[in-house]
Amino acid sequence: MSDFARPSDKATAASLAALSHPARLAIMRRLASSDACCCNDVVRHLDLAQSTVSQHLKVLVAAGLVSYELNRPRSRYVLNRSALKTALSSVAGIVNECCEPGGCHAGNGSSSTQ
Amino acid sequence: MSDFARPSDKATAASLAALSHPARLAIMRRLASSDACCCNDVVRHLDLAQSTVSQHLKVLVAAGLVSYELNRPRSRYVLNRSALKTALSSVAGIVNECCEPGGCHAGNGSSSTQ
DNA sequence: CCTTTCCATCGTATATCGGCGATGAACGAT
DNA sequence: ATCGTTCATCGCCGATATACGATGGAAAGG
Repeated sequence: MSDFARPSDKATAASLAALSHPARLAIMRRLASSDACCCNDVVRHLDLAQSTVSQHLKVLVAAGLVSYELNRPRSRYVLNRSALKTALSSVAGIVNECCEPGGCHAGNGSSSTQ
Repeated sequence: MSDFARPSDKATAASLAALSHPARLAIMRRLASSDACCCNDVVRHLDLAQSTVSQHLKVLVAAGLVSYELNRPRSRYVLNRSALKTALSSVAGIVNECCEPGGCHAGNGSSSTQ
């Protein structure tokens, strides 16, 4: 059992979980369109309470997809493009690794009773 | 408000939500390594109860990432690679749409109060 | 008939999420 | 000192997710 679950799946899943909310995708888009954003900058463009936006930003920061710096009186949120790329290619890798050298190939073939 | 949230974000978020679980990523890998799998095929390789695996498969099917066919006595689950690709490129697009094809270069757009 | 295998679904318990208002800290301006 | 702004955090709640065992249906084999 558990021969094809990987520890890295947990990390990948965590990144995807952070992205799996429409508001957070909208926030990512906002961050992508400028060098940096403060919290209120996002709040002004989204129909959500400030506390809610702050929470979403916190989730993105915790996942490493956004970097954060507290610059009083404004905070500074910056998109971490490389972290996003890493997460996305991890997913793509899961589906493609069966064809890669040194990949899993898991002996594979099927074994499937189909 | 709401000027940068898109309806398609909901669909993209739904696909990511389906992927944002280690067990489901493991299942995706398994499906990627063979033409088709039945439920028990997955159960044998994962430390989860059969009912739990069935649920995870159902989530993936509902998200359109996996196609499903009930072939008594075995079910038949097949990875939908194009749906996965669509979801991943939607996310990449959110971050890159500020730039033209050729990749983003943090071109930016300013506006930020920073 | 009975048994086995495979599988989806139901019911349940627990845990986490999502949204909001309220609160308080930090700082600039008055 | 008193506002006003910005922002993180807390508490609350309903909703959703996760995992499991139990149940029952559908072949296939005895």
